[in-house]
Parts: sequence; structure tokens; C-alpha cells
Amino acid sequence: MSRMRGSVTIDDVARHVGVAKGTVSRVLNNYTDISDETRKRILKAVQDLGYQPSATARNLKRGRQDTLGIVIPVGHGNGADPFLAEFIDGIARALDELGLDLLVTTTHSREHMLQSLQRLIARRKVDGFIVTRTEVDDPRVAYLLEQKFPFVAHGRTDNPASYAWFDIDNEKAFADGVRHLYSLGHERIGFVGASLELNFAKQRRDGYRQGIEALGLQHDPSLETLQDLSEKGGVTGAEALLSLDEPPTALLCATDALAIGAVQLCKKLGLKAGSDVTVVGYDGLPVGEYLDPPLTTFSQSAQEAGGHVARMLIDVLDGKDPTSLQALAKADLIRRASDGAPSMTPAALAEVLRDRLNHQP
Amino acid sequence: MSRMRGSVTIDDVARHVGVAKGTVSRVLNNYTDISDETRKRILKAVQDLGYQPSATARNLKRGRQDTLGIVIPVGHGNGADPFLAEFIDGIARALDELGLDLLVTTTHSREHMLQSLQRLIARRKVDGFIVTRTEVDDPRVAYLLEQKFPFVAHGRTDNPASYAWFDIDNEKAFADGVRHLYSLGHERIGFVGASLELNFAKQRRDGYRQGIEALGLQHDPSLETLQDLSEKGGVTGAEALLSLDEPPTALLCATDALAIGAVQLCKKLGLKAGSDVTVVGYDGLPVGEYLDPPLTTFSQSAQEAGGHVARMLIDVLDGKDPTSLQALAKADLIRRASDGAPSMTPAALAEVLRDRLNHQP
DNA sequence: TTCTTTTCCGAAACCGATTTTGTTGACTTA
DNA sequence: TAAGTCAACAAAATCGGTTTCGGAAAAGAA
Repeated sequence: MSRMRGSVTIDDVARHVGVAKGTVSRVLNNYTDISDETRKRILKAVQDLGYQPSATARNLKRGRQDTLGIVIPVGHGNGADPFLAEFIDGIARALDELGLDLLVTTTHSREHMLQSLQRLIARRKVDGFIVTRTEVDDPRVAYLLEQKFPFVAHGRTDNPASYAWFDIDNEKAFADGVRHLYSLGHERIGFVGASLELNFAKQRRDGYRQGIEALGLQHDPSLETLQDLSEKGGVTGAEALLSLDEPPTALLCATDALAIGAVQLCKKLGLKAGSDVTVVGYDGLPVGEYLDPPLTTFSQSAQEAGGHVARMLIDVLDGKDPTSLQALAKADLIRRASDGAPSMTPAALAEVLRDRLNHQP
Repeated sequence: MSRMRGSVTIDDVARHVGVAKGTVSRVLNNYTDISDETRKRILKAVQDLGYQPSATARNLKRGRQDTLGIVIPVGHGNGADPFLAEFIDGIARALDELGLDLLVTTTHSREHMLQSLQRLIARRKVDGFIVTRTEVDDPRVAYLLEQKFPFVAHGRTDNPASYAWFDIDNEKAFADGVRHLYSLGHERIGFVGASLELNFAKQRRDGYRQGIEALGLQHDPSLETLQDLSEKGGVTGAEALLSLDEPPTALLCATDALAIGAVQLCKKLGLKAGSDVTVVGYDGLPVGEYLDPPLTTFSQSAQEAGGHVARMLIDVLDGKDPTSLQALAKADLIRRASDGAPSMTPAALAEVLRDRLNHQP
């Protein structure tokens, strides 16, 4: 592989000025025991030679990398999560201001994810970690905690007391969602969720249930379905719920991707989303605005979340107590056009669907 | 900030076994001049102590970082490009197999982008660079070339002879696109593009023109419009073209985001995309499948592209001649439902639009 | 048996910074 | 004027590896 650039080292600068390299280093690190005259000469030489200290050498001595790591999970072939793209942008922006960098790894399985994490830590390529998509019982969190390696989680786990995290109040969002749909006139409200291993999926499901209970509605387990986190999953989930004897008139979906699939199925069945069936997503994807109908969704700024998490991690690295760094943000409902008062009762909807479902593959 | 983990060093291993640390290093790097017996003892100690070499220390001596860099441009507030998310995934996967890592930086302006690049190079945090979204006259490419720093460009510049690149044959795709639309019966075909500073935008515009000329159609400059690379830009662009006296019946858009906006505008005007007006995008975004109508688009696998680019860069680092590493891939047209034979002539379309456009903001 | 080779590994140099320790001359202070 | 302080910097140690150099012991050749 390529050799090192023939770049100028601190020794070159020292020789050029005629001082010891330690002196150059002290000037560059703002020590006070250097005469103004020498300082000026060194600074000039640094300018002239275009010297920039090697991060590697500095890191070796300081035992710090000025680099944070993130391992992002990617679904099976269904591409990267658009949420994560913005999230990373938010992190990168925050780090840029501080001169830190971000090391990104992707992974496709749980074991591999843990391996990547371990490798990066063992080889000391990063100072801290950002954990995304926490699971209810997350092996990464367990590992980092055990190793006492600095990290911040985006999303909590089962037992979030002992580390730093930033999370959205998913329960509240979905409880609010249920209330909102109820106030629109919906009484049978379905939930299209995802694997309960993912903590946000569990939280959203729980929030859905809380909302149902708070309204004094009966909780019907058949109104809940868990699917893959993809548009396809949304299609399948919506299909399952709509083919119930007494189908829901509103579908609360755990993510926008699921909601998009749900809307898609409605369309296929000749149902108008927003009146015949209400569909609400979660993520606030920009593209939702251009769907037909524009998707009503919960939004959390992924970019802000990224920035927030990055700053928290830096606080952790600065020695702050991680347990004092725990923040719960709220998601806002963006009403577009896929929600509305139900145009028919569940019974009527079932009637309409009776034929159509059979004609569909 | 946090100190280094109290991790085990090569000295610990050497002391534990009772050999010199150079010996341990040689074992770990598969030198042959070590007796089997010693090798075994050392390997066992490495296991027992859980030793992993520090990447930093190794890098310092070797002058190599085992890290590649990428600077990704993010639009002004309109979030990260979904294409880039998959692209990065492709890169990360390829690198993972080789034990390399990816350093990601985002940036929002041209100057800042160049700065980030310079900083990463000067501080020697990366061995090579991946340049995305090349501009016709790209300052990054110029800088890297001047510094003789290894890199691969995803997309070419004006003068691509002297470096490694991977690009899509945008000209051909758009020329083919024009031919396709013509064969459907369209004779007035509009082009919604973006700033010609972006090379892919220029290539697509050129391809569009080539297609027009090849068919012997008259080239009408008013059928071209350049907009921001966003859905909003698509709306504006489509509006501009459709309000012409003799509007196009088909819109070839430089990206899916533009196409989504164009479809959006058609809908607002009561026009059916796919018959009244044909809209074709480019990017193959998965979400296009779930739009109404599903978007016809050109697709290049972003993930494959990422993998390809990463492997090319590794070849460059291995000393291969960059000029021998230049590859042109082709984009495939994915026909969904936003294209079709025109339902009316441009004149009739203009008639229909006369009123509607006035009623719109 | 003596002289070369090998084989195997210790010792030390080195990568490019930071940080600690030491040294020198000028300046105070008694 | 001798001793103590201080400012300003040189010299050397250090971080944790890799690599070069060289030497002792074992093996082979004469």
C-alpha cells in the first residue's frame, strides 16, 4: 500500500528554526514558557513549511484518537435507513466544530455488529461509541458497559439507568397518536409494528396500548401486527389487519416505511387513505410530503438528534457522569393528509373489503 | 478526555512469555524465522491476555492508517441524499472484508469541503479518498491530484484522463431515455436538470440533447430547465415547462427527487402522470415504487457502486496505475408507471393547462 | 575438529509527536 | 559577592508498535 506522504514533520520545523522539537510542540500547544520572539519564528516556519502535526503520532502519545465510532445496521438488501443518513449528518456536523472525526461501519447481523465494535475498541481506533437502534436487551450496550468504554445510546434499552442516552418519548407519541385518531372518530385503531427486540418498536407498541387503555377502549390483540421494517412489511401488515372481520379504520404504523406500504395496500384495494382508512407513520421522512396522500407522521429531527448525541458523547469523554446525561425528546405530529375522520364504520369497511380482498393476490 | 483503556500492550505479552517484544511482533506478522515452539507460546499468551495491537502505534511506524475517507456534501437543510446512504453502505461492506475503516465527514459548502479534505490529509488520518458528486471543474480533484494523494472519484470531471474513477454512463442513459419516450409517442420532451457545475447534471443534460439530436428532433432550449436538486425544484421545473405555449408531454428529470416534485405538480394540476404527462426520474430510489404512480426511473445500484469504488481505491493504494482504473457502468431503466403514451398533443395539453395554471399559486 | 551456515531471537533504532527533566544565563536577594 | 530564582529552551523519555542489525547456539561442511 501507499507509503506516507513525504510530509513535513515537527523535526523539519525544529531544524529549520534551529530549536528543539519540544519547543515547537510547546508553541503549537500554547505553552507559556516560550519567548515571544522564538514563538514568532516558529510560527512563521510552521506557516512557511506548511506543517501540520501527524494525528497518528499525537494520538499515540496522548492515548486519544479524536475519533468517534458508529456502527450502523443495514437491513437485508433493502438499503440504508434514510433516518440514519440524516442522523449521521447531524453527528458529523457537531464533531466538525470540535475537530473530531467519525468512523462509520455498517453491519448486517447482530454478531457482526458486536465484532466490529470489539475490533474498533480493541485496536483503539475510536474514543467512544454511538449505539443506534438499541434493542430491548442490547449486547452492544452490555459489552460497552462491561468494558467501561465510553458511549452514548440513541434509544434506550430495558435497563437504561447506568449509561448516557438520548431517546424519543415513543410511548407518549403513540399514546398521543391513539388519542388523536380517537378524536377524529376512530374507534378501532390498528397498530403495524416491528420486531419487539428493537426497543423503539416495543416502546411504540406499548404507547399504542397505553393510548387504547387510557381511552377506555377494549384492547384487541388482533389489531396488532408485527412486520419487517420495510414498505413490504407495511403492505403485509395492513393486509392482515384489514382482512379482519371487524377491520380497523385507522392504522398507526411504527415507521414511515411501514406506513408507505400500508397506504400502498389501501390504494390497491381502492380505499382512499385519509378518509376510508387513516394511516399515520413515524419518522417524518421528507419524501412523505410527496406521497399521495401526503403522509401524516411523527417527526423527530434526525439531524438534531445526531448533534445531540454527539455532544453528549463528548461530555462523557470529558468525564461527565453518564447517568446525568439522559434526555428524552418528544416527537411532533405532522398532519398532512393521510389521516382524517373515518368515512365508514368498521362493519361497512369490512363489507367493502369482502370482495376486493379475494381478488387480490 | 478519556485516557487510553488500560489495555494490554505488546510489552506485556513479551514479558509474560519471556521474550523480546520484537519477537512477539514477528510472530503476529507471520515472519518465518520463529521456532514453532516459541510461536505457540506467544500465540497462547496473546490469547490468554487478550492482546490486540494498537492500530495507532502500528500506523505510526507503518505510515498507513488502514482508513479511507469520504466527504459527503449535504444540501441546505434538505437532508442527506438517500443515494449516498446506500453508497456508503457499499463502501463500508467492501472495506470490512479487508479490515479497513471509513472516516465520514459531511459538509455544506464548497470551501468547507476542501478544508475538511485538506485537514484529513495533512493530519494523515486517511490513506485515500473517495470523492463523490464530482463537479465539472472540481477543486477537490485538483487538490488531490496536485498533492498526489490517492483517491477515486465517483463521477468524472471535465478532464478525467489522469485519475481513477467510476461513473455511470449518464449521457447514454439520457439519450436512451429520450429515445424511449419518443418511441412511446412523445415529440416534445422536456428536461428538468440541475446546476451544470455538477458533472452528472451536465452529463445528463448532454445526453438529453444527444438523444434529441439523434432523433432529428429540433432542439428547443426552452424545454430545458435547471433547478435545485430537491422535490421543490422538481415542482418549480415542471411548472416552468408546463406553462410553455407548447408544453412538453414528457419530462425527463435528472434525479428522482426532481421527478417526485414533477409528479406532485402534475397531480396538483389534475394531470395524470403516466398518460397526460410522462415523468421519468433517475436514481432508482426504493421509495419510487410506492409513489402514485410508481416512478419510472433509471437505476444504478448505489451499494454496488460503493463497493466498486472502494475496491478501486484499494487497488490505487496497492500501487496500481490509476489511469488503468476507470470504469463506466450503465444505468438501467426501471419501467414502473409514470411513463406511457401521451394522451394528448402538446397543443391540447396547453389548452387544458391554460386555466388550471392560473388558478394555482 | 574447525570453519561456515543457518536458525532463532535479543537489542536497539525508528515512526512523529508530547511531556518531563535538566541546563544555562540573567536577574534578584541577602 | 555568593546564593537563590526565574525565564527560556535543550535533551531525553515516552507512547506501542515494526523492522533492522547482529550475535549465540545448533547444524552442516571440510
